[in-house]
Amino acid sequence: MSQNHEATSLRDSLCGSVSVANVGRRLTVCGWVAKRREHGEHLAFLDLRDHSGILQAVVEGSVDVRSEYVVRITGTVSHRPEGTVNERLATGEVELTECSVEILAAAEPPPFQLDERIDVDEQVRLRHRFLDLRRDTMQRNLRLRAAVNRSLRKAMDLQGFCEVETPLLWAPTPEGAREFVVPSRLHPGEFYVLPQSPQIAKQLLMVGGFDRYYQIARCLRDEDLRADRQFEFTQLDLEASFVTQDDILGFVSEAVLDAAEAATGARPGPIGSMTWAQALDLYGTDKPDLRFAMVLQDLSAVFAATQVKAFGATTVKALRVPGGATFTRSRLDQLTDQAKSLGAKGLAWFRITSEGLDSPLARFLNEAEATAIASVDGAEVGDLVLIVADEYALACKVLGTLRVTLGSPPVSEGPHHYVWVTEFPMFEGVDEDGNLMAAHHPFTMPHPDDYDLIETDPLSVRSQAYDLVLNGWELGSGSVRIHRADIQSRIFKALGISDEEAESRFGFLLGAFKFGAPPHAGFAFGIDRLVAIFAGEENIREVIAFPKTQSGADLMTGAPKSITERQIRDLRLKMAPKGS
RNA sequence: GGACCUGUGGUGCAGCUCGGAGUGCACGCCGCCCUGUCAAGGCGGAGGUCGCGGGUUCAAAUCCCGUCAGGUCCGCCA
Repeated sequence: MSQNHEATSLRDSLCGSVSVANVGRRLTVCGWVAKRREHGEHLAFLDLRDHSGILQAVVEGSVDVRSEYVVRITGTVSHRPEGTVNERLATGEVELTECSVEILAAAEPPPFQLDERIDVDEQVRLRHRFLDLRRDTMQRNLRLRAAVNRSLRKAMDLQGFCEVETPLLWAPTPEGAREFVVPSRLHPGEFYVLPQSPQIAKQLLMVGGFDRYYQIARCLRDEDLRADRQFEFTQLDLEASFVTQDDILGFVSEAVLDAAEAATGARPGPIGSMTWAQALDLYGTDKPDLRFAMVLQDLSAVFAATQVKAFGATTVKALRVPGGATFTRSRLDQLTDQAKSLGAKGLAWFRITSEGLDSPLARFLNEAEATAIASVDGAEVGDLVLIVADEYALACKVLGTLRVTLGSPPVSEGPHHYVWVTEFPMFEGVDEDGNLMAAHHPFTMPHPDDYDLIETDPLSVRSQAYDLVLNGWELGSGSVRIHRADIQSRIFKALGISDEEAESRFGFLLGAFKFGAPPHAGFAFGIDRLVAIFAGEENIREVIAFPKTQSGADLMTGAPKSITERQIRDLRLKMAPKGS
């Protein structure tokens, strides 16, 4: 029994830490009644639960407590009688005897059982999250999260970073994610926004001379929710001056690997890297899951002059599915539907059999084409080869998604496979006004070899932006920032942002840069996602104490809710009629 | 904005294809019995707007339409 921080004025020890070492001692524990087993009016067993575990108390005579009553029990730690040891309980060798039971709070029966025997509907759990939190899984997940936070802070401190808090009430800088808006009472008609990230604040900290900043920061984005996305999420945010990209990768690797060690007990090896172009080409995504092989193969050259109409496209990409030849027609139809929903015109499939290719398209292939398909990614008899012919990016995306659908192990399984993805493109696509869009953000430094292409061939300009990927989840991203006014103005120009617009949107940042901006770079990664993977959870809600549903509702508090007339008046707000 | 899945006593399920009385299982809850249980056991009992609304039908948990809630995904997430 470790003492000190367990003991309080009301208790001496935690339930889970009582052991044979304490036999003979009289001590007091507090907790919830997990289970009561009565044997008439002479004997009852109470399982007392706190976050550390369960301890059995033996009560002579009957006792008027029910499940989830909060009680304080004083008793003598005793060996259990021979033959009554419970091997499945950590404290199963001992029990409390000669107990006196004090009821601290009565409790109604809980709306769902708090033992872990059945999966309770998430709607029910969220409505009574405070009870769900009492359960072992949530206790484990949130305490794991605390351990990760602790190790991240320690790693950043040891690397000389200074923790600085930045405002939650920030200025609107419309761009990128939709912002949550907060009306100002003192300035009617004007608004704050909640930060999508502390991006601009941390760059100002660099100008301010905090050359190594970090923060465990809450970020808020008013975008649709997903299994790995909540309105509000937490990032380890950092920025450093007088550094290169490699310095940042080093800082972050150190922190993440420390956290991994704290969470899993084993420190992963060094984190490898690949370029964005390689990731897209081989895995069809910028967040490759490297836990399994299955790389995409480009057959464009083979099909350059093909007679097969379906393959008349700039890019022909193939994916080998080991053992996939047994897929039923309906399974193949399912995959085709998935490909179409991702934008593909269709999905070609080829079963590799001992008699050759089995496919509706097989008879249209010439020999070179058939040979190429039959040998995709080292294919063997019994495999399936899927082919998408389309524009390059789409073909990659479709097959990359199918690759994950067909090959990805559950989150709770497999090794943890980290990878840096570097050299992201500077720009991607154009907006409705025909202007280029920044792939990362407009303060990202282009790759030094590509400066000359900014005006001539912007879409091929690489940036000094990088992502950290774990098991196919994007943990976070960062970049070297632009600190030179000349480069910044060329980028703004390429993005179609006028001097006036730049001034009105980011004026305070650009203004600050005039007073001596150090070269700087940074990163931010999602702690929710990192902890979810450590915890083996498919969903970040499982590592968040009070999460929102997919529609953004909090089932416990009922948020979002209407506010009072008084509040509306104070804020000088006016509601538009419903449906307008 | 769109696609798909789910919704049945407090909880988890079955019933739905092929319409026929709210039928069943497990847990929990309430009462009684029980002196070594630990998924305690035995006996008895209570508990239902089959998410909601409409339609078809002699008859709807079941079929059809709509809607709400939850989930997964697409769009969205600089």
